[in-house]
Amino acid sequence: MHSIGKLAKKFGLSRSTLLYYDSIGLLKAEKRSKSNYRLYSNENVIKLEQIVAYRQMGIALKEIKRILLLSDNKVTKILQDQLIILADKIRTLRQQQYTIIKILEDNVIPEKSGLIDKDAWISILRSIGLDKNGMKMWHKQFEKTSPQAHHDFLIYLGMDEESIKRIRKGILK
Amino acid sequence: MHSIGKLAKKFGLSRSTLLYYDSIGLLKAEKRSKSNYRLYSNENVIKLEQIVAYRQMGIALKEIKRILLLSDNKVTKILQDQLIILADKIRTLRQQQYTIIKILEDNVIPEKSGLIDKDAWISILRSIGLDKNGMKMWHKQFEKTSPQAHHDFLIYLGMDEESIKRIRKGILK
DNA sequence: TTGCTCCTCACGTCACGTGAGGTGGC
DNA sequence: TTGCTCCTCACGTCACGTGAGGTGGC
Repeated sequence: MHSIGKLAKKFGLSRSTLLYYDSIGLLKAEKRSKSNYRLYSNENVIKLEQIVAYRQMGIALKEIKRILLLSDNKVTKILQDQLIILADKIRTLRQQQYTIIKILEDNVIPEKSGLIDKDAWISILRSIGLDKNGMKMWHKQFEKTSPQAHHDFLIYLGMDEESIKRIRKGILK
Repeated sequence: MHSIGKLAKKFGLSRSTLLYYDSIGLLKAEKRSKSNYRLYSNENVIKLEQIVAYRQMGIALKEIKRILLLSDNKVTKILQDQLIILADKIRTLRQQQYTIIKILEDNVIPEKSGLIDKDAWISILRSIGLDKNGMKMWHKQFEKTSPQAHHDFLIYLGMDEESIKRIRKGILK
């Protein structure tokens, strides 16, 4: 039997999280002590492990509550759906990134002391997690959605037509 | 001068959205008619255009309220920060996807009539937006984070060692 | 008179965090 | 007695959506 504080620490959760799970009926303590403290059983611990696991998959608590009652093959279906939901969210965020990038491009200035110079721009792209391969992907997307803007942008970066050709070709193949 | 309904339709927003923006002081109607209807001016329209644009970048309304008072170069800084915030969110979602994929793998069965067969699996990956190039990326990530599991997974898919070698090599170079 | 648009509360959503005020255990 | 853990409300967060009940305009 664990108290709420011990259980929280064991799982790296806050006590208010467990109080909340209790309040919505997701995880009720097995019993109470004579002084009304919550007492969590080993079964409670196992259930919490599952809850935490599903949370790691970005599944809503209401859904988790239902899932815990289902058979494995039904859960499989739900996880597949969740993959798609996550993909949609990622698409939305990617779209927001592109929107911002398009605005920032206008502030990239090749030689002069503009708001952003080429090196700064590269380091920005790097900082959002675009490594060598990610940049490739990014150029590819850019080329696909707006090839003319992509071309103009590479010129902004101070590249000569020869290098630009190489990049655009490398992307397309 | 536009009424709240007209303005909402013009921007594809709901009326309650505009009411909300009014209530938080983000966009107050310039004046009221004698019957207390909100009347939006052309300046209001321009401001709303900006609000909508920033919203498209995933920026919080509170932040938008501040941004509208700033000079361009300060906004540039904020947009760069926003890029990173978005990248963090994407990373979180990607992580959740990998967590799910690792669970689902256990249900992929090569020849027998398992929960998921190879073709179903491919179509799942396709449905979450992984096209030819995306799958390459996915294999790459997989190979990077857990090469052994990647190898095992390809065997699950019923591939022979020769093909597996090719895939893994292609990813690494 | 009938519809339509508008108005102002006020509550619900999601997953908690943060007090406030009070009580039991070592 | 002092700290510590625990308890139960209750309000705040984010960006609205959804009534409820009422009033002006064509």
